[in-house]
Amino acid sequence: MSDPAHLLQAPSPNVFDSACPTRAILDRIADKWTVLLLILLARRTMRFNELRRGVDGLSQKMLSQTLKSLERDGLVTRTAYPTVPVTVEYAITPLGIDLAAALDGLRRFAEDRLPDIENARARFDAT
Amino acid sequence: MSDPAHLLQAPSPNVFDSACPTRAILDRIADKWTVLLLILLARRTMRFNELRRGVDGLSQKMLSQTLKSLERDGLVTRTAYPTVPVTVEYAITPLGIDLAAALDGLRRFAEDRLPDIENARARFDAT
DNA sequence: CAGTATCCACGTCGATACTG
DNA sequence: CAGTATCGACGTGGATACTG
Repeated sequence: MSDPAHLLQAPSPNVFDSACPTRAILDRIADKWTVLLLILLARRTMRFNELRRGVDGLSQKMLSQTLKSLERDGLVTRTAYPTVPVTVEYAITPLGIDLAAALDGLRRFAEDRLPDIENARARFDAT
Repeated sequence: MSDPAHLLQAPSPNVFDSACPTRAILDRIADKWTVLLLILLARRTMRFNELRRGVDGLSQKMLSQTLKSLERDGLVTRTAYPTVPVTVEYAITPLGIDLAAALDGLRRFAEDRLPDIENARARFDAT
């Protein structure tokens, strides 16, 4: 009774299986622009061009594209105010906050362990 | 005295600056194959073709390429045993374990929150 | 088994121009 | 301000073939 057929209809999600929907999710969230934008938005709600300035090297196209994807996935919300010219605010959702917490771990690793990595590279390249 | 010149020579690392070395690090670790391989290797030491089988969809070229990069960055070690045919083991390093812990957060998010994301998408696509 | 080498298709991404 | 549309360069990455 530990394995009745009806319990097998939802196989446990597994990112290592390329056919598993979770794999596609992982591919999307392990994206450089997604990482940076979500970390920024976890700090505070921001406007479109504000985000553009906040992430050095991010093109308008990729910003727009990534934001749309984030919105679709329920990670951020988009709110347009009928000012002239129009004002649009992007805010993180509770789901997004969950993810941003994990993503910020990557940022911290990169910033904290930079010296270790540079040392490792120097040693590797020396041989 | 809170800002003597010699203290400014090492500006605080900032992933949002495209010129900062930490940005390049982030780009490398926020890579789909890196994420999956490091999570696997955090569980146990594995051989080349074992890793290949463990990550569905990963080509030999990308595996080889990613492993070399991970080794160079001091995240994994490569050990070849003079058997016939040759046996090569990849093991995670302490630095790699640090990163893998953060990366596994991404995997857990993907696997745990898949329903939330799918719901969000359905709602978004409905409008 | 554990790679390397080559070729090339495909998609990503940036640059540019235009709009409400 | 906040986008969209188009185009073309570039690099990633898969397929294939070969090697110690």
